[in-house]
Amino acid sequence: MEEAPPVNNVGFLLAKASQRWNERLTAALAAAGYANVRASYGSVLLPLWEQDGMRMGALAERARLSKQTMTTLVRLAERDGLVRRRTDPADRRAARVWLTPTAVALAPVAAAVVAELRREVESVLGPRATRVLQRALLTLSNM
Amino acid sequence: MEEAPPVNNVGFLLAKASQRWNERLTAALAAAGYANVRASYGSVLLPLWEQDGMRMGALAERARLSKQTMTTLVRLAERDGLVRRRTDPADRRAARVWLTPTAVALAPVAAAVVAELRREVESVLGPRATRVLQRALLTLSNM
DNA sequence: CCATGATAGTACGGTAACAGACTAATCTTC
DNA sequence: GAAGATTAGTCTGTTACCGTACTATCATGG
Repeated sequence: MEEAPPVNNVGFLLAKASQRWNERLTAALAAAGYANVRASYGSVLLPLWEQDGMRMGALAERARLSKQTMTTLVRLAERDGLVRRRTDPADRRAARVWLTPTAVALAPVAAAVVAELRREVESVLGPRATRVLQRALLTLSNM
Repeated sequence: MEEAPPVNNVGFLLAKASQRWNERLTAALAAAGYANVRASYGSVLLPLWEQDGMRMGALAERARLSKQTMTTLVRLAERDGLVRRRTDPADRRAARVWLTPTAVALAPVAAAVVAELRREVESVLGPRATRVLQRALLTLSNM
């Protein structure tokens, strides 16, 4: 019996590689004791770790996601105890998002987990190809 | 006022590059007169163009998708007039998926569109980086 | 043959993303 | 200071993916 030859085009590989990265990231966070932290929460947490209390719209722009998507992401992250939303008293249309202590404690853990994943990638691809990959993805994502 | 520095890690870039590729693919297909063909249908159509009448499970395996996902993809592709499902008379549990004439006619168009996209990528990254990218993605997707 | 187990596919519910339409609040302009 | 325009965010519905649980059919041992 034959194995079917794998599909091979760039679009397919991009999708699968992205999927695989997220799976591994989620698994590593779970192994580090944060089973309720999903890869997608990075789009909320990374900006907030730099500057807490950002608005929904600023978060969305930063992560290049639509505001609708950010609405649901923040809802889930809040449900999982990582952030809280509060209306900005200075502009009552706006909602500001604040990290919980759990999320603050997570920051160094997440950094270590991502660094380790990155190292794994580098050890498989080699440093040169990893650099090329990074630059290529940056270019493609802005194409 | 400052532009926020873009997020930069490999996982994020993989997601965005994948997203961007799919957007461009969908747009190019629409421009070629196939506005109802989504990028995701590739997972159904590519295998069938090689061998028509495959089973749901074989399609799923080939595209590395779950059978549930294939069920919904085929439902949508059928709604959009690209495939038909028929129960296999030899094994009435199984469903075989058949291309419509529209989908058969699409094959060379899709090949041209993908080739053009691929050329665009190559012209931006250069042939060397494109090759490195391709190999790197293949490796990552199997990690 | 028929009970029992294996296989093919679907149903349901959840996460992750978008577009389009909407509400509420703020700003602008007269 | 109120009418109109803009802005911030949410609601609804769709696509795209998964895991778990289920149904229907087939295969096999006794």
